Amino acid sequence: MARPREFDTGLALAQIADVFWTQGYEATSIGDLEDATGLARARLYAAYGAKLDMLHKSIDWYLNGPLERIFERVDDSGIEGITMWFSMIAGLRKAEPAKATKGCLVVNSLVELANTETGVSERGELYRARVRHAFRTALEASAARGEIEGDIEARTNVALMLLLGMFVTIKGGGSAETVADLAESAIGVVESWRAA
Amino acid sequence: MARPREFDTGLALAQIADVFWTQGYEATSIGDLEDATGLARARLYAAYGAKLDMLHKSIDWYLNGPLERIFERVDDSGIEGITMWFSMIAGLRKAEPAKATKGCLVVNSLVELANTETGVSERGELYRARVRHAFRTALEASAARGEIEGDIEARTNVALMLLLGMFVTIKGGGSAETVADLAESAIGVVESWRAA
DNA sequence: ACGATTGATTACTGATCAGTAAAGAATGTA
DNA sequence: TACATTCTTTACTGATCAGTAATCAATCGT
Repeated sequence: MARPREFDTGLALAQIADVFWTQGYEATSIGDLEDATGLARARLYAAYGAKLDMLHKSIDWYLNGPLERIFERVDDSGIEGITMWFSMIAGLRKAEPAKATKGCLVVNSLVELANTETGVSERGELYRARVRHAFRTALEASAARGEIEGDIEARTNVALMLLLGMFVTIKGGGSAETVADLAESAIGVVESWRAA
Repeated sequence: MARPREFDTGLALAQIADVFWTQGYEATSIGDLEDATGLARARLYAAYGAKLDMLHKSIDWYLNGPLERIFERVDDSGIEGITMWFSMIAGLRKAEPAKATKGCLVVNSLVELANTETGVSERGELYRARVRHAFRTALEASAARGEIEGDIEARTNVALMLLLGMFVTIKGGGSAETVADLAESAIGVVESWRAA
């Protein structure tokens, strides 16, 4: 150990992730990352490795940080945790009309790179498994309370597809109204699972 | 009118679209398009314009060609047209394990470019409207036959999200089994709309 | 047959890309 | 204080990128 690093690698990684999240991987140049972090390229390479490593670390940061906090809220709930997430997504889109159009970093990266970069597709497997775990846990909690009946595995799948559909619509240019409509319809599906 | 063009611009466009569909926009170089079509770059530029124009024309070809044929099948049906599409998607994924991982060209392009390229996001609006029209028409046909009851608009939204979720999972590296599970669950949702 | 027009072919831009070499600066340890 | 180690800074590489200029070839109208 010698000269200490003069910047916060966690903060810089969050800034890097935000650029990939907004622009996508291929459309992002190292120069963009220099601008976003204020760090010269050689510092970025020294701290994070090659550009693809930067994306991997961005996804890991995003999965274990912002997303994990949501996963845990869904884990510890019933189906209201699922609807909470859906309405939160639509709420964010509406609250920041020009800014909250990034969708989900993992979904975006998967669509762009999963069929060429195994490091990305592996993280996609983790993502799907974690989302499904959260939804399944929430559904099981509601089932245990007698709030819902029926095939939990199938509903886990459905909730996943609804979520992905919303994310894609947001990143794909859907208006706040469009997203709000989708969220409302998605919530309607989840609510319909309540036993009569 | 003078010297006639020596290649089939429709065929070449289909080949170009396939490259964008598989690799994405930014990851595709003009050299890749030369390889796929067998045409020198100057010919491509003369026939289709800039790279972004090539993508626009690819999307238009895809929307008005392959996709439109599916849309029409869904239009002219009831809810079985919706389930047919879902099962067809899963079937293709299973039949060509290594190849049918392209998902949907429009969805892929939207996720990659909608927030920077208005030409792409405009086509996304068209796409969403056309998909919704097909689903709505199918649902209305089933409602008219008394097969289903309930909110058609909400179910149109749900079918759209299910479709997008499947496409994203396919392009995002989901296995044939994963996709088959999702399709089965999605079909279950649509079937559940049948009046008891 | 001839001129005008358009397509085909080749070779070539300048710009930007990801990544790095090398030298100076700051710290911990002895 | 001196050395080893790590970080910072600057400048630079070769490769690849999208797009084009210019020349040649072929066809149509006359």
